[in-house]
Amino acid sequence: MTSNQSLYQQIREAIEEKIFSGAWPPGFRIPIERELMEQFGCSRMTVNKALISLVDTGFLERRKKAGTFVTYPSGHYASLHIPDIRKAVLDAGFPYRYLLQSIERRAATADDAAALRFDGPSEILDIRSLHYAADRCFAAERRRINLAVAPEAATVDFTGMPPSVWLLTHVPWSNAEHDIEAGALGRDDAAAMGLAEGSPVLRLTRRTWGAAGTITEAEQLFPAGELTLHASFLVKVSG
Amino acid sequence: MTSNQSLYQQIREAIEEKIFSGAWPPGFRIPIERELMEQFGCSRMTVNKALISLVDTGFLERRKKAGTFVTYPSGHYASLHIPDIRKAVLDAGFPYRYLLQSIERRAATADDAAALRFDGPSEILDIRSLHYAADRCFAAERRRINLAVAPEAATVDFTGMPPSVWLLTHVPWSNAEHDIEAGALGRDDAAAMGLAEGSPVLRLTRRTWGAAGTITEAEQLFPAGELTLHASFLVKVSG
DNA sequence: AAGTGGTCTAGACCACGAC
DNA sequence: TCGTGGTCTAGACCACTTC
Repeated sequence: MTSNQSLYQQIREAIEEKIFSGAWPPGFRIPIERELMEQFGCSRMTVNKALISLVDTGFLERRKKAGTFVTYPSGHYASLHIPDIRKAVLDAGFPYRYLLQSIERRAATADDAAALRFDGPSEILDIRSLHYAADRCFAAERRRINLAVAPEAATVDFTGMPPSVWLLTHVPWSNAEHDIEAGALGRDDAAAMGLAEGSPVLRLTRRTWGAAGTITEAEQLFPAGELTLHASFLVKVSG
Repeated sequence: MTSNQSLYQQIREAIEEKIFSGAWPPGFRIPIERELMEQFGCSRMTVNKALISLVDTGFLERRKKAGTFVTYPSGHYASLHIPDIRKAVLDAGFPYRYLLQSIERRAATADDAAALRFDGPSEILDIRSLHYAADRCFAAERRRINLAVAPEAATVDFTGMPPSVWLLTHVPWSNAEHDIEAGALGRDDAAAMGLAEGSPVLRLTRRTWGAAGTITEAEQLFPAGELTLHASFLVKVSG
């Protein structure tokens, strides 16, 4: 029945079954690689591939000399999907519209440096924009771009293209951090978005890093009900 | 430079450097395994291990016959830390207190079944509780437990122990889903938490699954400012 | 000291899918 | 068709860590 699966995936699932059924409870020490290799009639590397994949998804923990153990479930980490705003609007079945509010080029203030986690003098671009789903404001965005790392950004026309789109396709990056919290709309943001002051919003702050340092920091405000972030525990299985 | 890193990690980083520096831009077809194997003077499996690891984190995409390509970033996934409430309170430097508000055992209503994504008649446990940081309400929690899957829960005394703690240690589970959104406090919740109706909150809904079906669904409400979720370790997704 | 995982080799055959 | 990745073998030596 599992004939079209690779051998190491079959091994992986056999072990998963033991774990999920409770036969191998948290803390249980599972058989050593050389035993599993006999049990499944395959080479050690194949067993190893299955075990490594279970370590990657957090179900097993390995310690030299001690053995391989079923982890105590904590649910501490989950794979969070961070949607592209335009895509999220279109997926919800609304036409997407983007509006540039303001753009300013300036020497970085202390606030800017703190937001970008970037020391030393530098120029930044400060961009404020709104994203609409039909005629409803879906998100307000304030973005700082570090011109020391992405100088070409200064030459781009952001009236028709959201900065995120340009950045994704023109600046190589390697890592990002996100903070997610609830908040209340301040007066200026409320006015810009056409909502009541104090309205609840989801605030998503993202910092994106490249080899040369922080590239950009973006704060996005989503009115309550517009966006639901979704995270699932199971990450992609390798292979 | 002879580093203390494994060979495949060195290969991985060498390729990452090409990608992050922009030398190998999105869409670029990287050398085939047999070429890289000569280039790095190692066996094909070692190159393969490095490439697979880059595929897992979303930086590369592989197509048979066509080759291995640098992905175009679109949305992305991040590793989200989901804190244990008690730990979050203690980490913030406050004493933690848990208060059971109500507990009810009943036949599952249509609402319950929908929340648990569980068909068929079943009994559930409906538990409402509050979590305090010192004398401030840190979170309100409403939890449903599927007694068809976790019947032992009916016999547990939850006055002194939050249900999450008991569940984590007594019921094997394999998967969890989280929804994160902003909302406004309803009247009942506001009264229970000692806050104004309409106050902004972060709503975290979690469904936990085991082999036999959904075990529990929990909705946690955090007043704005109490909790910031943090996600990092980027995984790109091509699209 | 010895058990266990971590890594690596130098091949091999197969399957998919772009051409 | 045949280039490319996907997987697997049957060994090997090393490093770490607990015993």
